Amino acid sequence: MVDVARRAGVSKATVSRALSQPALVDESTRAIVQVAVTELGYRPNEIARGLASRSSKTFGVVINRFDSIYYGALLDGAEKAITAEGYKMLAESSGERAKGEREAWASLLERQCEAVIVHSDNMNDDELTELMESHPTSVLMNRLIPTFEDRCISLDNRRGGGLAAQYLYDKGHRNIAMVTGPVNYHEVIDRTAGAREFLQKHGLEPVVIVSDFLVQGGYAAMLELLDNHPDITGVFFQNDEMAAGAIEACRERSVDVPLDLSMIGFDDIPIAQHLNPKLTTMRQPLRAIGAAAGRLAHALVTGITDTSDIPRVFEAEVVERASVREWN
Amino acid sequence: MVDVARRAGVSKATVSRALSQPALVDESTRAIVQVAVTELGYRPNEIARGLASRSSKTFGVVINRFDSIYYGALLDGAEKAITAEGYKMLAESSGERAKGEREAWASLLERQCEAVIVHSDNMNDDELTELMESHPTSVLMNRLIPTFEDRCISLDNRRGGGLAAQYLYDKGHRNIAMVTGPVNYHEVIDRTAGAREFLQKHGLEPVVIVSDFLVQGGYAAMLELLDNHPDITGVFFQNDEMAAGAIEACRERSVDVPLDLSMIGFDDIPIAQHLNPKLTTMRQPLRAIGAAAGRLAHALVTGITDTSDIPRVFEAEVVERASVREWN
DNA sequence: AAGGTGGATGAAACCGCGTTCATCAAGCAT
DNA sequence: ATGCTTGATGAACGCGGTTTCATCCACCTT
Repeated sequence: MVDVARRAGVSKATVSRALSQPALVDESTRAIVQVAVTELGYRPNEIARGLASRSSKTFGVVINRFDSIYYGALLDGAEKAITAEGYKMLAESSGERAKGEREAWASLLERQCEAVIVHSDNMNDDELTELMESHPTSVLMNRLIPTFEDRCISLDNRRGGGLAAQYLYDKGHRNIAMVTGPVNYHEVIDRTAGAREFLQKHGLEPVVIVSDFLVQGGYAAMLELLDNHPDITGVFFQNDEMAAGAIEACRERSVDVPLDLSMIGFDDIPIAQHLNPKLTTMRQPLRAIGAAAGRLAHALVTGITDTSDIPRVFEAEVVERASVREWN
Repeated sequence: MVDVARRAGVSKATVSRALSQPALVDESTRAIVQVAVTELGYRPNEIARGLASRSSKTFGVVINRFDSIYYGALLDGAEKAITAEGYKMLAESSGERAKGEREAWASLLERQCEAVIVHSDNMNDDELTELMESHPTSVLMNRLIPTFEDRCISLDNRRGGGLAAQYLYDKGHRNIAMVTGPVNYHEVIDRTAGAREFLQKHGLEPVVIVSDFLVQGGYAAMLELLDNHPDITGVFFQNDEMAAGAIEACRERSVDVPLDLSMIGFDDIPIAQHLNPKLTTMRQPLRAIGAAAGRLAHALVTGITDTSDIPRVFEAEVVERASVREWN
């Protein structure tokens, strides 16, 4: 910068202003500075700039891992919203461990992110509450903590579970099973509760098999259902991976889906539409969720108080494909 | 930091040393500083630290987009390698446009990344050459530019194309077609050349259909093959998406895969193993590629000259599943 | 006892920039 | 011609740290 100043025959201050507040500098000198800048190939040090102006114009995002279409979509939505506000996004992965989540969060703060958007599966409510308290611009992306309701973007998993169950019910199924993920996941708790609530309201009690969100787990769960609950006609898998495994199990047992058995998944991962049969499932608006988190963070940072236009709770919706049939 | 110093009754220099170069500070005072740090909940400003020490300990990565398992895996590999060296990773997406690639690259440099790993599809060789020249620690992640061979991590697409063709050939297929992606992609050029070269060496000339790397495109290409080239027994799709579309086309035309027609894909995306039939395809070692890029960047930054242990060119390998059958 | 040595520490300079404040020249009204 | 306002500019300070350099104090040699 000193070089540019010397070359342009002005002071550093003028160079600085010419670059960041052009209005404050005379048009002619601004042009001279511009020439010097391009001639020297000068690029301002964004770090130093942030230090001096005490604003990094950066938001952080912590996710479980990069290696998943789920987080990819979330990041995509968040990045677009964040850059639209003139900010930059810094993403860090936690490796799906509470320790990793804490460290990533801290790291992003140390890098002077003005806000950090956290997708936490592994910290408990208490710890999360404490961190949210001490970082007033942080946003939670996949959970709803009652104390900080307005700083949480979440999917209504309870409702989603209910809708999945209702879909099977509306198609005429009365013997319904549900294959869940690990029970310590809040998504699992909510989806299970929602589905069960709906069914009980209609006098039904679902068969519940606890599984692991993995293809293999879905495969095993399906075999168990086939063996021990032959009367089941419709199954709600709490994610698509397990449904994919179940379809394989059915094929091996010559059980036709959806002729002999109907199934609905959850997530609508890209695989879903390529399975045979194409999987009917619940779609999460991941991009919109990420974008909402980004916009909310921006509102918190800039002190905008009216955030009523930013949705906090999103709904999953049924994507009708070919794995559920009308049952009479 | 001044507060910590005051509280501990030392100078800020000592606090700084206690935190970043503990060996230089007496054990007893170090303890006192530690107490003050925790009592005040002090967190060093990583940005200022980087400014002062003129080392950000950060590498940048530019990818097309977050929203894809392909880049997710790449990022995953890169992040692990980078953090293993004690560095941080900053990822930015280019939106698959040359302009976006340039901007992301510049942005990461302005943020003082000591090296940046670039996955560029959209800049031409000349521009890339120029940028590589002016940023001696940059690494190219999916391309091979002859001038900077040792700073490029790439997949041998030519070889991969050859291997795919060979696989079909070895299984006894002699009437082989190939469905390519957009011809301006260097991957397409190389895979096509490799396959054609192998086949010509064995006296065969493949039917080539230019498509678009999309499911729909694969579907259309398959119909065209079925209509106009009924003698074809084996098809090499240059990515899995197109193969997925082709499988649908075959199902609609009651063409059994692999009984009536064999096909091999490329990439081994997660969908591949869930298609029916499970898709035989070529797998890219994406995580390893990302990791190699990260390690290479580290070597360049730290001035390690012997980088012979970092592979530059990776090979795709056949993943045998169920979409190719022996042909007699 | 004098001189040398090494480890701890503090003062101050510095990293690359933004920003305040003072300065100065030009333009305007009086 | 004088005084005042306004816009453009430069000097200096500060952001939150690191690092050089000088200082001081044991401790060890001879």
